[in-house]
Amino acid sequence: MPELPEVETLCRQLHEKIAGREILATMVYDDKLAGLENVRGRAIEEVRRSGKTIVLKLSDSRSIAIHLRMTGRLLWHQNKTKEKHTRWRMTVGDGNVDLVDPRRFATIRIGPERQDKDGKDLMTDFDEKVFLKRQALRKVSVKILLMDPKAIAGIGNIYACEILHGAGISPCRLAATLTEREWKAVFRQARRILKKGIKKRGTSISDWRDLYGRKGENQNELKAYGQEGKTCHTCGGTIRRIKQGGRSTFYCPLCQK
DNA sequence: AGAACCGCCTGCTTGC
DNA sequence: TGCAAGCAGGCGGTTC
Repeated sequence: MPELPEVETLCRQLHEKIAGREILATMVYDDKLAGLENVRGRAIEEVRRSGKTIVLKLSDSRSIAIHLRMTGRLLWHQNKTKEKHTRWRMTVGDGNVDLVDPRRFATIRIGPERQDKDGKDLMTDFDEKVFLKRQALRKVSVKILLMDPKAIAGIGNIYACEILHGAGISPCRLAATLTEREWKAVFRQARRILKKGIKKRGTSISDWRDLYGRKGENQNELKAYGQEGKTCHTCGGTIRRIKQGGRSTFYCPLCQK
């Protein structure tokens, strides 16, 4: 599923492909998106990422905000044929940007730029001091906190597991029990792992594909997520799977304290 | 107020 | 083989 590195990959590709160009047409193919305005004639001035949201800034000072949720993809299609589960199409230049989403969770919002109450992004405008003061003392597990978009933007289940494994911290620890030193380790690992994820163009376990339908390579780098029963690279222990907040968490009980 | 839980969705996997 | 149940999970909304 698209998290920060995947969305960043898409934004870079979209920037190259459509920034500065005019939207020639838009089409809605899903009742859930009915009523979505046609923004034909506007130019795309800028492609930006905000957490996991793709923001296309338009020439009329509004924007298109696309969130892919679980199974959404944005695909560049040169031809007119539309593949199964296409929900929305935006024609730009000699091709289309198609939103393809089997499970229909993805959302598109067109309007004035919304004042975002979401958490800051570790790769851009994150403020460690503010986080330590306002979020780090909460009485939820550190894993749940890492995945809370109000606390930090862009981290989902896969990268949360990888970050905590990298930092050697148990996902079951309550956020408030981590020392400042441990939080610093979490921030450092998060930046390292997200950066690597971007470099590898995302994690393609099942659904993720880039703008051109290609898989990423970060799935080969995973040390925890999806590794149940395998040997821990760090300590030789065995990776376990548990449930937290209804989702799978993968971790090494031996070296994640 | 903050933590926990629910519902949205459909393709894939599992069990009988 | 076929069918039903179970599972996957981001996040806004609701409940406790």
